[in-house]
Order: sequence, then C-alpha cells, then structure tokens
Amino acid sequence: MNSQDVILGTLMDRSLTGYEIKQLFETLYSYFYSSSYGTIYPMLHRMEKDELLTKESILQDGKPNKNVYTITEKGKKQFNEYLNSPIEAENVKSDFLMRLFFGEYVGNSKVIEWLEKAQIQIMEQLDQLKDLCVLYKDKMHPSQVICIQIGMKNYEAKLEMITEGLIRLRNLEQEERD
Amino acid sequence: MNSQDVILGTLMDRSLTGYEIKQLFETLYSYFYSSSYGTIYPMLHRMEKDELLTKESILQDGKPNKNVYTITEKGKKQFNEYLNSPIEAENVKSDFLMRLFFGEYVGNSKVIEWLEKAQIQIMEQLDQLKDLCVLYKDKMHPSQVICIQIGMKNYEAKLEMITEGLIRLRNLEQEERD
DNA sequence: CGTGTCATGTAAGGAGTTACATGATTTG
DNA sequence: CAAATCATGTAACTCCTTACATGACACG
Repeated sequence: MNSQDVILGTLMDRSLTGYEIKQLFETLYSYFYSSSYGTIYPMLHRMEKDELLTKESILQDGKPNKNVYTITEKGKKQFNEYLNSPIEAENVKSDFLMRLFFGEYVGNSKVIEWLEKAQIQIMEQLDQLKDLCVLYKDKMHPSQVICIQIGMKNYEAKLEMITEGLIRLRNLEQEERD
Repeated sequence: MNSQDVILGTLMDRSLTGYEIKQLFETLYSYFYSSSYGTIYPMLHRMEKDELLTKESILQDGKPNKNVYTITEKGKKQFNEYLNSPIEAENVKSDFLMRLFFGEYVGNSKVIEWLEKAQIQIMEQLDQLKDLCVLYKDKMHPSQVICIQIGMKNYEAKLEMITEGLIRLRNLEQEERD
C-alpha cells in the first residue's frame, strides 16, 4: 500500500481534486492512512503521465482553479491488481504509546498530563468518525462498515484504558501525598 | 519520535546489542513501533560517533561476535529532552483496513478471506502480548502497564469487530445462495 | 483586519526499507 | 540435511515530509 494505491481507490467511485483527496485522508481515512500535499500533488502528476488518471481543469471565479482527476481503465486495472496482491503488515508509529512505555523516566504528573491530552484528542477523533458514520450510513458497503467499526472500537478501547490508567495514577499520586 | 529516540529509551535500563534491540521492537514494541536492521545498525554507529552510546565488543565462540551498546550521560540527557518535547501525532498505515474500505471492489468471498487471515494474525499478536505481560508483570511501571493494556485492548477490539463482520458477511453470502 | 478556507505546486532533505553479503551453530 | 537462530553490516533506492511560494475570498 502506497499513496498511488490509495489515490486509485479513492477515485474509483468519483472524480476528485488533490485538495479533496487530502480532505478524505484527514477525515474518513484518518485511522488507517495519511499523507501530505507534498506527496499527493506530485503523485497525481505522475499518475496522469502514466495514464492512470485524466485531468480536467476547471476555471472558477472567486476561487482558485481546480484540477479534477478521473481514473482511467488502465488505472482501474492497476487498482484491481493491487487488491489481488498480498496484504502488507500494518505499520504503526505511536509517539504517545512509546512515551507511556518510557513513562518511568518522567514522573507521574507528566504521564497524567500526556494521558489527559490524549484523552481529549482521541475523543475528538472518535466524535469525528461517529459523525461521518451517521453521514454515510446508508451508502456504505458491508466491508466499509466493518472498517469504520474497527476504527471506532479502537478509539473506544484506547479511551477506556486511558480512563482506567488515569484513575490508577491519580490514586498513586494521592498516596504519595499522604 | 524517530529510531534514535526509541534506541535511547531502550538502552536506558540496560545495555544491548543491535540484534537484541530489534527483537524488542518485534515483540514488546510491536504495537507502537518497528524498524529494520538497515535502520538500527547504521543508527547505532552514528550514535556512538555522536557519543550518545559506547560500544563494547564481545568475542564469543560458536557464535558471531557481539557489539553491546551502553547509553552515556549525554545520551540520557538527549533522551530526557525528547521526553519533554511535544508529543507527535500517531502515524498508522494499515493495508488491511484500507482493503476493507475498498472491499466493494472485490466481492464478499475475498473480503471474508482477508478477515479470516487477519483474525488468525491478530490472535497470534494478542497471545504474544499476553505472554509478555505475564513475563514482565511484576517488573512493570504503572505507565508501562497502561501502554501494554492499550495494546491488548486494541487487538481485542479488532478481533471483536472482525468476528461480528464475518458473521454478517457469511449471512449475506448465504442469502445470495438462496 | 486577521484568520480560515479554497487550491496548487516545488525543492531540499530526512528517514526508512529492501536486498544483498557472510558464516558458524543448533534444531528438527 | 535443510531451516532457523545468532549476529553484523552496506548500498541503492523509495517514499514521504517540511517548508516555502502564491493569491483571492469569506467570516466574525
């Protein structure tokens, strides 16, 4: 799975601009993929050159011009090949979890601070996903439902453990004061 | 968080070889970090040059020689600076979830195949984590306990949703046949 | 009147992976 | 006897991020 595969998949059911693709990455895809404009725009150019996509420039007044990309037959074929290739291992880099792992080197109050910040952030992410879930509810394929449910359940699992952990750490702090 | 930070943290409580560090990445750290020998060995060299680590070569018979690395005061200071820097956003690339998201383009039986494979794999990962949890149980810092609990709960959440999803998809397949 | 949104793009650099090379010993 | 384990290392390459540049309109 690389940016090309994700872009191909994204354009399978409708044509989009680079900007709109990035928005999808930040919302609907946020729990399983991310990449920056510095990846997306050059990749779209390359994919057009490789005839996986076609570009249509749309002049707008009041707003900057758009480049709307549409997947070609060749692009669809390529995406299909990807879907039939072996699944790659998940790749996670979680600074938050790593800090928790090394929490013994910073003291309880700092760990509590980290947990509280994470709690707020994850709540926001979960809310965003829930909203999207309501929005797309009836248009979603069963497979997509499973995907988004895993995403939500993951956030919920994290929140649960953070809440439990906070209780334990706050008790420890209290005991120290006594 | 980059490979240097993770290596520094790993060497905080004991000296290790590159090979042993990699083993930790693959087991204890597997749910929040990974990297290859191609990252680890050159990074260890660089960190020794930068005086963050010292190297001790140990000659073994029957086995290849070892380079055991120990963190220096400078290294500890650097790790402390990292711990006091702002936490970076989590970065996930999950090929599995992305395929589920685009599952409508492959048909139910393929999605079921993906889910079944993932189920087995995640069960193994969860078992591994559980074993480690038992092994380190009494030596773990409260913060580390939270970390590993999040890891386990995450796997459990995924398994739960996969099981539910499989039931739904198998019913759909059955209905189609009728 | 500043901040956010819409919209695209590039250049330089960083961080990492893959594939290869070596080689003895242990395990099934 | 093959495969896995122990153990280190490099070179080529890929992919991606960061930081910058541009510019108009809308909102409060």
